[in-house]
Amino acid sequence: MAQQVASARKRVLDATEALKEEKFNARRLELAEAALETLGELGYARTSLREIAQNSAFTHGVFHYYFRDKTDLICCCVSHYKAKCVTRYDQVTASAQSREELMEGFLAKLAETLRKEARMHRLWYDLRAQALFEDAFRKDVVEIDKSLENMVWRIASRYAELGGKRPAVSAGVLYALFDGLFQNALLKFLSKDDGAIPELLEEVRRLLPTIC
Amino acid sequence: MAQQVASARKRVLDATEALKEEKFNARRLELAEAALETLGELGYARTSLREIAQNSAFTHGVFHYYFRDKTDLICCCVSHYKAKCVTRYDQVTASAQSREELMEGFLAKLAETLRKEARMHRLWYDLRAQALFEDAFRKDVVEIDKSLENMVWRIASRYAELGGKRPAVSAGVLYALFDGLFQNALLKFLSKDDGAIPELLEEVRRLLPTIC
DNA sequence: GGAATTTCTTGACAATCGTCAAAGCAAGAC
DNA sequence: GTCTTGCTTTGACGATTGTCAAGAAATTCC
Repeated sequence: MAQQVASARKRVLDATEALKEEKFNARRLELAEAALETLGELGYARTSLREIAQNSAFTHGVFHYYFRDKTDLICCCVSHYKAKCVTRYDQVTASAQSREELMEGFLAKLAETLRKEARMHRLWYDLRAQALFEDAFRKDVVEIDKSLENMVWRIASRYAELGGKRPAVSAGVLYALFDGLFQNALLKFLSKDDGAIPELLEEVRRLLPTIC
Repeated sequence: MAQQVASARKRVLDATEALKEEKFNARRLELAEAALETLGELGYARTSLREIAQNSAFTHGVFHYYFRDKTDLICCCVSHYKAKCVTRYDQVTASAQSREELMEGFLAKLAETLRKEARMHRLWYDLRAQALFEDAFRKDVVEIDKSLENMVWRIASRYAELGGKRPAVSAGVLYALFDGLFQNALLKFLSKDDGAIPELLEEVRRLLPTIC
């Protein structure tokens, strides 16, 4: 009887504990989301915690309450960004009934993400470069890289499948190719080169059928 | 007569002027070379002028005498780095008499540069990412990117030529592909992944003949 | 409703940043 | 020789950085 009471109390404690943690994590994500705004605008090198705080509804102290240090915050940002990123093309892949439909859906999404989320993408390339210098970022970056590779692979293999074929290259090669093309297009796009997006689309439109 | 004397003096002045400038530029390159050491070690975000000076034989004031500001220094570093970079494979390309010889020469150089100059390469990726945020870097970065694309193209088209073929893809696609692969391998290499180099070589060895 | 705990604000800290100016130094011009 | 000129060192400046601690405010608990 006394044991039952004790274990019940323990369960309640655990539950509230879990609730606390959930709330804590939710707040972290809120802060990370706010931080991403400034990071996308200024880049890793020029972003300070105070600047992040000023461009948000929070004070700079809050960030130190929820994050061990600056690196911890950035890592959280990167991880959070990832989750939104990797499912971007899944609906297109799932709903497309023909090669043409998949191709057009993919290209449309590609153009949209490049146009509307250029800042997030340049932040990603920035942080990936930082991972070349700082161990702390490496684990998350490698993980995201892998997720993106899988994302590209899902599109490509589905595209091949719709044509009764199989991709002619490995997932790694395919990702390297698309990542390189996208990175290049991003730089051109940010340089106000209006041809950036059309040229990328044209390139992909020509390339994909020859590989898959 | 007086005119002749005047013009002679002018010529001398011009000559010494040009000499001064040449000396000035030589010094700039010396400083840039020294700066590249620290930049390659720490990355753009963590490198200050004082740190650069401390890791070199110069005082921090000298850098301000030879460079307008930090950006000017970095730009000079990038440009200088480029010159050393883009001719890396030219000898291999010129001397190879067969596809096999070119392939092996290329792969050997590729492995060597990844192993020995990993720091310079990660700096390049870092600075290219910075160009996504800062206009000042963009011009130089785009130029280097183009040079690297041409470099890759020279190798590939020569390789194809030796087989009586032509590359199946454009220079831009080819560069995107190799750049993506290299970048990925670099991250793995810096993460102490011993498989990074062999896997890159294997990938390229398999890939190149199918494209060119 | 009061006590305890969590969350947030604020201000201060030591360190470091880019920049600049004054003074010292060497070397070539005359 | 002196003098000018260009090169270098040094130290100081204001601003900004990450971090932390003390206390206010809000929330939760009994």
